[in-house]
Amino acid sequence: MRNQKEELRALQDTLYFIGGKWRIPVINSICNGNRRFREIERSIPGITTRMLSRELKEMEMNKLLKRTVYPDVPVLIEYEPTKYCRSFGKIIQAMINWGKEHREIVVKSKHEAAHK
Amino acid sequence: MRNQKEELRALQDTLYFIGGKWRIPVINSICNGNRRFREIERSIPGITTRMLSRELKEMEMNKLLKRTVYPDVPVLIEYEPTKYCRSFGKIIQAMINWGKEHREIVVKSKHEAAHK
DNA sequence: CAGGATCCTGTAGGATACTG
DNA sequence: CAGTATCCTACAGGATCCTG
Repeated sequence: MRNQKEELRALQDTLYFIGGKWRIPVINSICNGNRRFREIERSIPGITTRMLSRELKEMEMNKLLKRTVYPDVPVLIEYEPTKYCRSFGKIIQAMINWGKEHREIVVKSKHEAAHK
Repeated sequence: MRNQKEELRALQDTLYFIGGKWRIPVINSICNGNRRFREIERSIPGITTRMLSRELKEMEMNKLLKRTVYPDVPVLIEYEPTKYCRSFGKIIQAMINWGKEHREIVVKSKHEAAHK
């Protein structure tokens, strides 16, 4: 029970980093090799261009992504994950595994919540 | 690149489970041994009684917690984590570690966001 | 102590249409 | 293809006060 406070802060920083609904799916998609805007978009059913656009911009600002423009015609744009971005991969993998293992119970509670 | 879809679903289930701002800090607190309402509340600076109350109720419904009433006077109430709850502990620990390792950069981006 | 009841607000995020 | 621009609203979550 040492340094509870520091651990809580670290935890809340990570939660802040995770942010909204899409940050993690986007990181996951890009770490899975998707590079172009529409490609990423298609890999995440439900996301809108608006949300993806916002997310990518923010992630670039925060050095999670490198954006490269190849000015051929038609112009081609690529997003690449930085090391910092990839550093979150382990946690995402852990989340995926947890989600698989607890699928039934999570989905059940989701369903109940939906029907109030 | 196998079963991308299934992994994404598992990931989104986990994100759904994490839910709002407080679920993870509350799990963390209880897994750290806090048992009583005010005790948990005090261990999470910033949380309000309203949010904690809501969170605990929901977590009990979802079988993450067991709530026990000891009807002495004054009444005493205890929350205990279930196995299901504890199963998330590994991920929380991973989040704590990640947060510690990337503290500066996360906090920096937080600060920049605050000043628009 | 262990919460419940009210009131209020910002903003995350959806829908839709448009541009170079 | 790679995004911007608007418009809109539900609901997460804060503040405050109250009760058994």
